[in-house]
This record gives sequence, C-alpha cells and structure tokens, in this order.
Amino acid sequence: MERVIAHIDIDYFYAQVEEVENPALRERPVAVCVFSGRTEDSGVVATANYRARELGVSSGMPIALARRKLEGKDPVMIRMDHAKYEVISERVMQILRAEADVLEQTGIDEAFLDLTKRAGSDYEAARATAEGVKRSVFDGEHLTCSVGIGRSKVVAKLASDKAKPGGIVIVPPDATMSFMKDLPVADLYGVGPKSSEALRGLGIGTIGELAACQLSSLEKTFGRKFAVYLHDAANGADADPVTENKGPSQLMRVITLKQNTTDAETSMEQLAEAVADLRRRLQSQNLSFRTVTAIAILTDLSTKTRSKTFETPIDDLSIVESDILDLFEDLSGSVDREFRRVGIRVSDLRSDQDQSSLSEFLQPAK
DNA sequence: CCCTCGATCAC
DNA sequence: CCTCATATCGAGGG
Repeated sequence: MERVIAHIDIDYFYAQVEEVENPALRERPVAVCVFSGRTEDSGVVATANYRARELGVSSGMPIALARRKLEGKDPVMIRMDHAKYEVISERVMQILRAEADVLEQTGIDEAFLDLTKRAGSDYEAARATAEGVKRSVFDGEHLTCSVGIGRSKVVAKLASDKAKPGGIVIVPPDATMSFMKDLPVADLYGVGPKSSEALRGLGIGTIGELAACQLSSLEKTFGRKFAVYLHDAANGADADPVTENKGPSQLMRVITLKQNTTDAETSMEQLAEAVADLRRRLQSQNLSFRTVTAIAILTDLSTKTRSKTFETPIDDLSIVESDILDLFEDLSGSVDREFRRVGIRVSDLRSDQDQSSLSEFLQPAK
C-alpha cells in the first residue's frame, strides 16, 4: 500500500511563540537567544523571525554578530525560555495527534504524521488533511506551520522544507523524482557538511545524481548501512516507518564555564545545577541509568568524554557524584587544552518499575 | 557480546 | 565569536 506521510514544522517556532505572546514584535526583527552567561552577549541565536532573517540573522549565529547585523533596525533579543516553548509544543502535538494514524515527534516543533489510512492512500484527500491541520494549529495556538507530504519520511521532510514558511507542498508518488532530482544532496535529511563533501568528491552534487549512483560505489566511502540509506533516500524509497516515540535512551546537560579551566572540582561546582536538573528529570520520569559520562568541550571546540558503566541501574544521580568527579579528573589528565564547556550524560536508561506497587498489584494487600 | 570513545547530524 | 540535546554508527579493545 502506498504510504502517505506528512511532515509538519512550526514556522520559526520560538520567535513565533514570542510574537503570539506580544504581537507588537511582528513589526520588528526578533532573535531568540541562548545566552551562555560567559559575557554579556556570548551565546548564539536559536531562532529568528523572518524580519531578522532578511537582515542576515540565522540560527546558530553568535549573538554579538546578530546584534551587529541588526544595529539600528529596532531589534529584539529575547532569552530563550525552553519551559514555555515545551508547554506550547505539547499542546500542538496534542492537536496533531488527533489528525494522524500515527504521530512521531522529531523535535520540539516538528513531527511526522502517517496519514495512509485516513487518506486511503489518496494524495488529494491528504491535501484536505494538511489544510485541516494548519487550520487547527492556527485556531488552537495562533501558530502557522509548514506541511510537506510524500511517500516517505525523507520526501515529506524535503517537501515541508520547500513549503516554508506557512505553505503546503504535496509530492504525489509519481512526482517524487521530478521533485527531488535537481535538489542538492545536502537537502537530504542526514546529509550534513561532511557527507556532502564526501559526495562531492565522488562527483555527486544533486539528489538525482545520487539516485542514479550504484549502491556498491557508495559502500566504499560510507559503509554498508549509510550507503543503503543514501541510495534509498535519494530514490524516495526509504522505508523507515513513522513510529510513536519511545522514551529517551539518554539525557544530558552541558554548560559553558565562566572561565576556561582544566580543573575537575571547578567543573563539578559549576555543574551543580545541571546535575540537580538531571536528577530531577530522572526522578520525574522514573528512570534509572547504567552509564554516566563526563563531557568536556575544549577551547578548540573538540569534544572529549569519559564514561563509567555500573553493574546495576542507578536511580539517583547524586549517588555517583564522586564517580563523576573521577571521570573529570581523568579528562583533565588526558587533554592538552582547557575546557570551555562541560557536561554530564546518563545513558542506558530504563524505567524502573515501581517494585512496591508491582507486588501490591500481584498480591493485593489484605 | 559488552564497553568506550569519537564523529556526524540536526534541533 | 562559537548553545544545547539526542540518536546512531563504526572502530577499537576486551
């Protein structure tokens, strides 16, 4: 059965949320920023509205640079408020869930919807659904979004990209190749700077060229698994299903140090809040972990890690704080540069079943 | 098979 | 001037 997959992406999400909250911002360039706290303006832009984008501001740009570009343009630099966006995201996902056979959230502001059943594999019916989705998100949250529809996740995502901002792009199965063939390989999900460069080395610049390439000639450069993915993706034939989200398999927090250092104690002190936060998140989601990792991002922005795996799952992060200190000390001794940022990761997560209530369930108290 | 680590991607 | 979080892969060592 021909699948009908939609990808929904809320337009410039964080900045649009701020606009909805304060409509006067719509007339001005807005950049939602992650201030790292190192100096007044250190940090990056997370999202900018289109007015700011027209002036050259983009995601990931240093705040100081964005400020220069917006000088004299009545700019608004807003501190990112993740908790606020999370609440709104959840409400949007709730709205989307009602429109899909299966929903897979892939970011705070985007999701895949499998529409195969409700559209009966009919791409005209899918158009009606797409319009309905946009209307319900706008009616419910006053947010605009972009929708792409295609026969696979890769095609749907590509289509929503082309629909931005605020549009709908539908790619019926038989139009897949004509839609994709002239697009640069870098537009494909999963193909970043490194892979594009490697493909360019093979004389492959467009998705059409990639689609025409022998699988075997990709394997040498990319390994079996990624080669198969590239080949399928470029042919609009990736079979990856839309699946409901499962719980996370890792949680992490990274902070930027006030000053560069190699000192483990200093790192731990400044990580205290992050550790407490991770601890809360583990507790609230009822999760245990088996592996804890100390992360150091050095002054050259390279990453070094040291990890430790425990025999039995740990349900309280504070129990292993001394182990974390040890890991940072190990890192200190093994690097020749200072740390710029540090972080903690817990992985190999599992939800710890509440033993008491389980036994009560199996053997009710008399 | 398990563990560790770095790389890559993309949010 | 350079944030933060997640998933996945492959290599290398046991």
